[in-house]
Amino acid sequence: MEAEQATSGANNGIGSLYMKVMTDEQLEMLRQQISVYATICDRLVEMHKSITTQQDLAGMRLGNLYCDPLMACSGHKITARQRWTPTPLQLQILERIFDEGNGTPNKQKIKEITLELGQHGQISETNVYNWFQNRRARSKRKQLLPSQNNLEAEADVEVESPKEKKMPEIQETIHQVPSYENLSHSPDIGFEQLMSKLETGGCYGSYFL
Amino acid sequence: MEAEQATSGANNGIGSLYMKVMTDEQLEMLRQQISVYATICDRLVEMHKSITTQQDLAGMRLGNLYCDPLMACSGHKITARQRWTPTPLQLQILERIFDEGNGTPNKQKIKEITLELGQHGQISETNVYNWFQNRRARSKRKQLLPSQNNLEAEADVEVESPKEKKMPEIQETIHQVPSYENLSHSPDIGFEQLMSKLETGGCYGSYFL
DNA sequence: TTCATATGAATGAATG
DNA sequence: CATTCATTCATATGAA
Repeated sequence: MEAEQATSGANNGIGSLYMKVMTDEQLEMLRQQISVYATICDRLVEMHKSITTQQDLAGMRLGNLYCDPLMACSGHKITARQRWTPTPLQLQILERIFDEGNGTPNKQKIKEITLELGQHGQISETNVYNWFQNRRARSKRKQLLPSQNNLEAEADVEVESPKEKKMPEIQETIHQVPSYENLSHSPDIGFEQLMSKLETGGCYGSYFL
Repeated sequence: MEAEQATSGANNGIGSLYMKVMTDEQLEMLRQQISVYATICDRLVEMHKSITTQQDLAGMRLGNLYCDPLMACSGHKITARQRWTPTPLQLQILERIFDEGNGTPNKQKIKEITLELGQHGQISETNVYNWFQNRRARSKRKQLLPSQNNLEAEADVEVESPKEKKMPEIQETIHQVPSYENLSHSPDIGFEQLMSKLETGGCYGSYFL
């Protein structure tokens, strides 16, 4: 409710710098959400360990799971994508390099970066080049677009949030924290329960609960 | 790196309210972090399922595998709709402009249109821009659709020939899975690597948490 | 719930 | 670089 003030404050304050603003409460929720995931991961890992110590899973192809079935087996019907998509790790690295601000990376740098990112997944120099190209352009455009005046009628029914740009995800997320108390104090949580946590927080299933 | 001073912006606004301020980059970072967790959780769950069912699972689905919790929506009312939706009036105007055939509206035109549509409801230049972008693209695709009759589109495959200069390898199967694609081959080390990813995803660059 | 579809938005790549 | 295109992702909505 009060958040919009802060946004406008940032607007007239420093013109060029753009910031997202969140309350302590929201931040806390974010923390919790990450915490939830961490906990869930831990649990799952534990579970996995206990299982694998009993069963031998040699022969399983865990990693292949996301190999597109369309092309993995029969070899026909390739609807494959031809577009490179950075893995989170790659993206992370790219972002870091970008933030370091060393401007446009030259040919040599591109090569280096490509080499490094190659450790984390398929990538080419062109990909890197394009990425920086786009990143720069869009980063710039985002800063020039701040004039997001939503001077709609005040007497509005909808409580309007100040955002209206790349903020939506986080906002929703914060409201979606899947309560991890259950996970925290339950020494031996069942898999089904875990699953329900995951699904509740993850996909659907909470439309009208 | 320069996120600190933004606090002043919040300060001059309303003194009593406390806010955290973050840059787009930080926000993106956070998003990724959470995303990594989410996906890892998914993967772990998949693994678990595979193990417990002892099935081969030759080609697992992956189409709707990733339900990014970030996107999970709740019917909360405080958070306004996260996606812009043109009002009938706006749509009508947009369609009219589009039909006038003046091709791609340039930056200036976008501004005008946005201004005009702003009279009829919340809207941003980006919205307008996207709308025309999508309108054009989909209008074009629609025209190519009728060429779909009773033909033998079964074993037919479109080879990815157009890209031999850039991406010699086949990487299209990765499908935006975060960071564990390198464990796609060895079931033994798969888990270990996943673990390491987990650590990475959990500990790296947590700027402020 | 599940599936199908329309569409706003994000983004890698191509073009000038 | 600035624009634009093409493809994909994600969500809102409605039917089965």
